[in-house]
Amino acid sequence: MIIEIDFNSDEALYLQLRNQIIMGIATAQFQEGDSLPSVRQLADAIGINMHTVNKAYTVLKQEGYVKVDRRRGAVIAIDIDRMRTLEELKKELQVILAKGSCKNISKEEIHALIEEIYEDYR
Amino acid sequence: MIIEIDFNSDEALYLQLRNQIIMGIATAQFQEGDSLPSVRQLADAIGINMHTVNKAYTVLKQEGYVKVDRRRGAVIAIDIDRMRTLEELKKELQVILAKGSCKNISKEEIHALIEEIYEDYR
DNA sequence: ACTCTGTTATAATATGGATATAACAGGAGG
DNA sequence: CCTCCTGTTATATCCATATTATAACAGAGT
Repeated sequence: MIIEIDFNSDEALYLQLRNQIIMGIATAQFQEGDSLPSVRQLADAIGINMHTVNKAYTVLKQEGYVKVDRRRGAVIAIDIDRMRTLEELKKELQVILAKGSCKNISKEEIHALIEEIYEDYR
Repeated sequence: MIIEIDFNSDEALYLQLRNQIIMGIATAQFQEGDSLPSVRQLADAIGINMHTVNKAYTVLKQEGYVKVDRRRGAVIAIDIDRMRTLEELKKELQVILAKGSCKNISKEEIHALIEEIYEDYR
C-alpha cells in the first residue's frame, strides 16, 4: 500500500499514518490477519523516525485495529466495539455537519458525499 | 448560549470553543449579525484566559464564520465558500467513515445518524 | 551466531497551547 | 475632555506533545 506523508501538514505525522492505515483497511488494501511493515522498515521507507511509526501502531492497537505479535509485528485484527464507535462517530459528525450547515451544504449533499465515499469502502 | 468546556479533554480549549460556537450557529442559537461576547467577558465566564478566547475568534474569522468590528466585537457573518467547504468535508468524512467501515458500521447507519443530527440543525 | 522483530529507556530539540501582564488605538457615553 | 470598553499586539513564562536520536534488551526464525 502506498502511504503518503505531507510534511507541510499541521497534522501530526503519527496521526497521518494512523488515518491512512485505517483508510487502507477500509479499502481492503489491508485484510484481517495481514502484517503491517515493521516499524523500522516503514520508518525507513517514509523517511521518518522509528518511534513515530511505533506511536502510530500503538494508537492503532489501543483503538482496536491491530494486535501486536512479537514475531509478526503489527497484525490487522479488528476489535469491534460498536457502541463506543457509534458514540465517537456521532460526536465527530456533529461538528462536521455543523460546519456544513453553516455554509449552506444541504443534508442531501451530505448523503451524496457519503455514498460517494462509501463506494471505495467495503 | 451555554458553552461547556471540558478541561479533561485532550482537545485544545480554543478548538472546543470554536466547535461549540459553530454548532451554536448551526442550531440557530447565534444568528447572522449577532455579536459574540467580548473576549474578556467570555474568558471570565468560562474561567480561561483572554488570549485563548481571542485565538478561537481569530480562527472563526479565518474560517469565515465571523467578522470582527472594533466596536461590536466578533459578529456572526458567514462567508460561504462552497467549494472549499465541500473539499474539507470530504477529507474529514473519508477518515470518519473509514473508521466506521472497519468497525462494521453500515452505510445505512451513517445515513440514519446524519438524519438524527440534522434534526437540530437548520 | 546472526538477524529480525517489538519494547523500553533516556535525552535533546522544536513546536504549540495556555497563562500572565502590559500597553496601544479607536469608538461610546458621561 | 476624560473614562470605560472594545479588539489588537507584544513579550515572557510554563508545560505538554511531537519528533528525532542512540542505545540496549528479550524473544523468535534461520
